Amino acid sequence: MTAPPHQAHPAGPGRALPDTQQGMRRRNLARVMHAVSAEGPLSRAAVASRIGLTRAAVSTLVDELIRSGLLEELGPERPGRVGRPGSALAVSGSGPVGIGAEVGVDHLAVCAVDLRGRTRSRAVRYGTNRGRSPEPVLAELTGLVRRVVAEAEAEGLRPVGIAVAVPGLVSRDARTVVRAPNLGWHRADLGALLPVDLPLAVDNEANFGALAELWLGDGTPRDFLHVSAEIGIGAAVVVDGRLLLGTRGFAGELGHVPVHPDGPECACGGRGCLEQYAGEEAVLRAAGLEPGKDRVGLLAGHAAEGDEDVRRALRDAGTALGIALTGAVNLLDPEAVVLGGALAGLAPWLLPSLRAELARRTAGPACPVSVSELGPQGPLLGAAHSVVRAVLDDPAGVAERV
Amino acid sequence: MTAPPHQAHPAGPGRALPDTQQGMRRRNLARVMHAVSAEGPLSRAAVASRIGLTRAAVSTLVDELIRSGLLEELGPERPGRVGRPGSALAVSGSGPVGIGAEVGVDHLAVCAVDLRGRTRSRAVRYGTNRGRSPEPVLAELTGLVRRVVAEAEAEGLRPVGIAVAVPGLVSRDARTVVRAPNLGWHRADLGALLPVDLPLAVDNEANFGALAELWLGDGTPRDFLHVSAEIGIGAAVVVDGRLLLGTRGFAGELGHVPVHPDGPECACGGRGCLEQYAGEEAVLRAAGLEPGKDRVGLLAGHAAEGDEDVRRALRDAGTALGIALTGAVNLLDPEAVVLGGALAGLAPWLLPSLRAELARRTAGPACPVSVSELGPQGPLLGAAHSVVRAVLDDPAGVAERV
DNA sequence: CTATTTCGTCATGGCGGTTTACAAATTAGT
DNA sequence: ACTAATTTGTAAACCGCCATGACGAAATAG
Repeated sequence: MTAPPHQAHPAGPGRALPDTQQGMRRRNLARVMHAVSAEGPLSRAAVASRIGLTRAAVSTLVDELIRSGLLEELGPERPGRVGRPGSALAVSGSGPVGIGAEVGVDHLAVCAVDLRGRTRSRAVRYGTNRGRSPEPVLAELTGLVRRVVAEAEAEGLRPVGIAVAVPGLVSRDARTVVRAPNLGWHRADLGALLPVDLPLAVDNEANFGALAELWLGDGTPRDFLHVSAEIGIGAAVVVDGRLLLGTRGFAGELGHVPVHPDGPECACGGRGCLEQYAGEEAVLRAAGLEPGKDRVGLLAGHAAEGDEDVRRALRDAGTALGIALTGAVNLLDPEAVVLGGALAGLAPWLLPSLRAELARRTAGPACPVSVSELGPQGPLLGAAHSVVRAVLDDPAGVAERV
Repeated sequence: MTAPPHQAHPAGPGRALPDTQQGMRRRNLARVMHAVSAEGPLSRAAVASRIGLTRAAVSTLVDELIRSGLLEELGPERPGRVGRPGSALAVSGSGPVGIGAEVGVDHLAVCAVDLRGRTRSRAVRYGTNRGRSPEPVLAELTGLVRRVVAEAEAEGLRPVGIAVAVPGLVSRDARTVVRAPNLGWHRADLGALLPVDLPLAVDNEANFGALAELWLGDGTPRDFLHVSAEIGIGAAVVVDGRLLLGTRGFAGELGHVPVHPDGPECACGGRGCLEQYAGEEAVLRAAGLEPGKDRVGLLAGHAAEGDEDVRRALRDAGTALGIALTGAVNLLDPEAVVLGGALAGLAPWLLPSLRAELARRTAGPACPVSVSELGPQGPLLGAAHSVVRAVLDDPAGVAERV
């Protein structure tokens, strides 16, 4: 038996909650959590002024959150100003944790992240999953999850949900993988194959990577385009701090944006898609390398050593990315473009031509392109944090499913 | 003196309102208005079950809305089922009206729309505005607005806001036109030049056209891409019923998406932008026609008469649009693409090649492409309705500014 | 050592939706 | 036709939630 699924990407604090006094209370609990979580230790009075409620109201909210184990009282603040010092409140580091899991092409990983955003436990298993069927892979993953959950519980932490990042398309119910080309999977119901008694959410690793960037990235704006390259080339569009999913959940397929409409044929039926120029296979071929095990590492290695063929291949890929991104930037007017996932490691050789192409085709200042600091860790962290965010977004919801 | 601007595209019912009991009341008033507006005449009990409040609560909300003149009691419903029949409630047809105004390249138009969505008064003036400076044009527009407002007031209606659609880029404050190439305008402050004592909002006509499609279109989904062609080729992205604006408000610049990256140079600095293939000028040139007055009418006329050169030019434009839209559809996964504005009139000759290109480049079922029924009326109606929606979204806000 | 400032809490009150009860208006059944 | 059942709208009592105002506590300023 698995618990009911929770929303992978809830629409912010209390969007769909009923507009009754209880709903109001729930939203205000969420506001307190967000304020404390975002702005470090805060006194009740500070929270009150931040969120626009009175000190009295905040007091009762905080009491409730402390009783639920979501907030902690750190003790009196060091008094710098006149007046009675406040009592510092912090998000609990010993309460609920979110479990993040990742099915990579070459590894499995699981971690537990507490409300403060710290990773408290992790487990990794290396080894390719390409071509293996879902059952044994997920059985292994289940083992890792059990280990991490046990470790967390041993520390007194309480796992409240699990989110799984997979390199493929996920159906809207957020439980089943529809297609994962790099694994060779076709319809795998994680709800059934991952027998863990926790609310489960599943999503594309590109999406979780983008969310990690949003939540953890230093200076990442609320409107940006996140480009990664695990399955082909996936982009994730974040608008006003929310992930754009698309009607069928397929948004962000940058890999099949036409770059040279009369170019080589693509598996999608089109011609000259970005993937034909900047996809893993294409770049390896252009660089004259054999597709081996660690494909990205291979490219980065040769490029770093000064292999001119590889560098040219990456330059050309950057140009193609620049063309595709010009279209995307024109359409969406994001505040930034962030290169994440595998692309982050190749950024030094991709960026110059990419930026040049983007600048050349843009009237006025071009959209800034930056590189994710999270790199390949993004998806796993994003998954774990999505559970944590769900708690911050609706603290009452967690407290009630004890 | 003009009144303070109101938000052109508020983020739905009660997004930013404070989460206090008064805010709750306001949001619930909005919910009642939305329910009645969307689902025709409804009894109090029906509203209650729709929005999840009790009949008693809805009663008091309805009382307040009736007192404010926003709702009307139509009398007892025809009893079909067992039980006491309810008293039908409808949105008031004699209360507030929204004023929509449009500065077109070849005309000015103003209309008043009541809460039921019916146009109650209108005024149009034909004649080109290309090259005229903002002052005389807006003076004329002001005259039209005054006439429509006077007519509405004579009928006992009360104008509560005005929204202006302009063929150009608008700054985020929603009052000033930054650039309108087809008019030759450069920084025009409508707040100052349109001295009407009503809350004012200004936006791109492509955006208002898309909103009209969203609100008035028959069967238009909440996630779609609206393509029009007034200034170059503007697209508007609607996600979950909300317009995507972009960081600087420049989202939707489909015209400069690269189609053939090595194609002819474009004013934007790039090469082979969509505008070079499907823009007004480009199509006229390809068709061997002189840019005259009614450019779109000219094209449509020749195409209807069977002019093979014109038809080929439009076919090619459709293909280019198809390529650009393939990218957009891949990125956004919308439920539909809607051709509006001038493109609607040319649709018969654009659509076949456009659809073919889109289908060819899409794995699986292609995104459906439809044609707006509103056509050139879209922007004006969208503007007026945006004011009406603002009332539905926050009825208390209107009632208070008597 | 006193005045001032700020914090957290308590008691009171108002506001808003729920609950419960009831009259009114209709249909279904005999 | 008359009663039972059902549904609607409203009124009264109630409860939950936040605001208001007052107070003690704990710091700084003079």
